[in-house]
Amino acid sequence: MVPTLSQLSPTGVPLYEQVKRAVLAALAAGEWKQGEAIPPEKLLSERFGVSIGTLRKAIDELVMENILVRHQGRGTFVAIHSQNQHFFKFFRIVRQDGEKAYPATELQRFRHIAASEEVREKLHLSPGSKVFEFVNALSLHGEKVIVDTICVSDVMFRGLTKDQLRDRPSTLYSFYQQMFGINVIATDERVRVAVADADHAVLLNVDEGAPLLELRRVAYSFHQTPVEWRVSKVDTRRYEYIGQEHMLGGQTPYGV
Amino acid sequence: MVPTLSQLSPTGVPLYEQVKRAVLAALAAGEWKQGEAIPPEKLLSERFGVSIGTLRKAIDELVMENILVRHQGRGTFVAIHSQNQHFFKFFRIVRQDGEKAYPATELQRFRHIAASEEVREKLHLSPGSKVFEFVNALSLHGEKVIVDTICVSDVMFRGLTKDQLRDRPSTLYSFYQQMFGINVIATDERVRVAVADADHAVLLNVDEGAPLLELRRVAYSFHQTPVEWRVSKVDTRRYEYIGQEHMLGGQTPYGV
DNA sequence: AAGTGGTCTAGACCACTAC
DNA sequence: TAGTGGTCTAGACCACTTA
Repeated sequence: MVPTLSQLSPTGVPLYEQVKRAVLAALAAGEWKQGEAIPPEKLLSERFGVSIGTLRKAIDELVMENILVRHQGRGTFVAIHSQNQHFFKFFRIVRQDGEKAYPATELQRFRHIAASEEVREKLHLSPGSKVFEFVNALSLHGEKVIVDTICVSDVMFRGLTKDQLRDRPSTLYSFYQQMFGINVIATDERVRVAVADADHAVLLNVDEGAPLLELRRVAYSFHQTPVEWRVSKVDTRRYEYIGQEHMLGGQTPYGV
Repeated sequence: MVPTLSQLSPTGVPLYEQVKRAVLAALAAGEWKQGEAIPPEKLLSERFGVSIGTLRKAIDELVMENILVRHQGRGTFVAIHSQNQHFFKFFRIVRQDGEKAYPATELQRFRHIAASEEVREKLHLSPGSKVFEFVNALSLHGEKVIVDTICVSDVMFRGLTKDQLRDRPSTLYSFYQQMFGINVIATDERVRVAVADADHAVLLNVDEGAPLLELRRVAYSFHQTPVEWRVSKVDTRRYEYIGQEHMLGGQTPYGV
């Protein structure tokens, strides 16, 4: 007889939580791949030694977290949100007429440098830490609109190269996930007005001293681990930043 | 014998969904008030003629939507988020050091005018509609930081006066709720850069032509009914706008 | 000790999908 | 028709709160 989950770890952790972790472990181990169906509920409930109801509660939560997708009558599948769309919700610049577009990225610079004090604070790094810093110019509808200056820890992103960044086929955050197993699940952005310096004036095709929107973003993974620090400068003559707030549906788990 | 829910409406709607609506109806009818406990699960399941499991699924969703709050061993309570704090989450300007403050408001102007085409579009008004337009200057930490220009329909806010606005003891949205029964539950904001005109230069104590952050907001009630149109101009030399995004925890039930 | 919500079971029947 | 997830039942026992 195979030991049940609760027999393996008789702690105060609820059974469905243990099942959830077991499923996540199986996913991490590559037992089921993106887009594939996982075994039917009946089978999984037997495998983990729990009732259907408990198994379903575990799966429910994984579905809520966009890790699995259910299709009635077909099965439950590993979400394929990685490729592109999933992370696109973090991109919040649209044309003033409301038209959305997928940005074209052009890598401008890539450096391996000592982290400034500000970057160390945002990324919770200790003095002496080094980071990869790279600059992207983004175009929307063929217009240069945004310049991103991005910093990530060289420990967390060990081995990151200029070529990897240039050749990535997908969203930057999707790239983080695929190449480094790092999941960006939340961002905190601050927005203010700035003026274009010489470099940005060239990249955005504006006058030096022209007013720009400046976004300062920390991207977080699970457990509020900071992953990326980013400063974006946006030419808002024809574009704007989207902010939305809603009272219902979902707390703000990380506290405003 | 009291008829069960499913007997009353034998449509394709799941039972737990019907239970959820029945609970919402009871809340709307004032049967249980803010902060009060609702009856225990056992009792409710009998009242609605469903099993505990089904009743729990309905309550689960209401808890997810922040309408109810559960406390193990104590009971389930109607969430209390009205008076002031509740609406404060729509206020997203903070000092650059992260310090938050409650704004001091000074009413600068109050007019009853014909709605411009832009305002009519944002508030879904027909040609010829009139609106109340008023201007507020907001101070944070004693500094003039924000100027709001606000438009609301004179039909929806029938009888609104300058004195009411000046004397309100609470948040503007709390005032809408108390005086007009209008609930703001969501906002859609767009952010861009603008320059100070003569009026704003005086009110914000900046030079004419100085760059400002411009927020353009539509506030919505239930069923995505637009309630208020607002343009805010912010001096971001010492303040900034907060934007956050999170992947997990709750869909957006009202689909913004 | 009594009452609450939290977890869990071992099924049942239904709606949908694929073959 | 067979197999999937979607819904629902009628309980059980546990952890926590209040008195």
